[in-house]
Amino acid sequence: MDSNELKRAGLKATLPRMKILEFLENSEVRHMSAEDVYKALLETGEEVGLATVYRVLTQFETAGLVVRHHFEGGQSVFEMAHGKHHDHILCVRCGRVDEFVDDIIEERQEKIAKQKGYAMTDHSLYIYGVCADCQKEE
Amino acid sequence: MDSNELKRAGLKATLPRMKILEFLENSEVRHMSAEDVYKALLETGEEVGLATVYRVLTQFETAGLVVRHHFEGGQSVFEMAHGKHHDHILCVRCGRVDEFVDDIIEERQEKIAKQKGYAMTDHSLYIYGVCADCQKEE
DNA sequence: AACGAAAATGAGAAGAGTTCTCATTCTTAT
DNA sequence: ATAAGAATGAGAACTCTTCTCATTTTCGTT
Repeated sequence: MDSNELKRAGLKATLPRMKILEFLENSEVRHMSAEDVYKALLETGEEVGLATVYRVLTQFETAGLVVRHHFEGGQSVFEMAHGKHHDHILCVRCGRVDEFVDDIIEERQEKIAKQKGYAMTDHSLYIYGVCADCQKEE
Repeated sequence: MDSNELKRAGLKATLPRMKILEFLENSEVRHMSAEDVYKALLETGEEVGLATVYRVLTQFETAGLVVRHHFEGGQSVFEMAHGKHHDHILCVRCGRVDEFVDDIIEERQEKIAKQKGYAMTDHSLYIYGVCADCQKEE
């Protein structure tokens, strides 16, 4: 039952929100666009409006349940906020996404922000490249 | 005369391209959206279509004359590719943008890509925070 | 269990940013 | 100067996302 998780996040336990949360939690794929979520729910016979998916994902983001990423290519991508912060490395050929954490980079960022007089609130780091599999193929 | 610069980049020296390049080179502001460039040119009495601005900026990017950034908030931002690579730190209040380079971070990224089996092609790092001025104001 | 106020939803319209289409204009090699 | 090919401009079209508002759902109170 996901209703507790939603209530803990300060959100009413509505049907669409439960379906979306459940889907995000059980999905194999970690990174999904709003459209992906919408289509996947339709396919399992669930009735949810696209506007609701967008709304709910934004609420989940605000509540800290999911994290929104802006990968290249315009659309936002969401992932469950399981565990701690991490950055991403993505394959420009096949779209594969891997995650990593590097404490040295994290530290340096803090230091740079301080140096420039900024109170750091957030950061986004994406490394782009060709993954091992795609390198073999050519 | 910018026509040589364009030809060197493999582009015909057309009027719109020269105007846009000249504007980018002489502008005080380093980071501009396509819309910004379009409006600024209109204000100086230049006749250029918005579609052309988008097209030309993309060509300039391909040619390596400008770099495109995807700051948060949807639209692409362009800057002249003068000098070498650098990353950005931006103020979430006033939109101010500062630049920095950190060799340690650069190195670590290479290392991480290698570790994950990727041939790194590119990366983007944005630090978000509140700048010194905006911190004072509150 | 039913009620009602308040909040959430769904469908489609609307908005922002960007790309496409195609008739017209400009560039450049001859 | 000319002609072939490329580039332009205007607006249509497209993608992603948010907004609007009538209808439905939720949940604390009976």
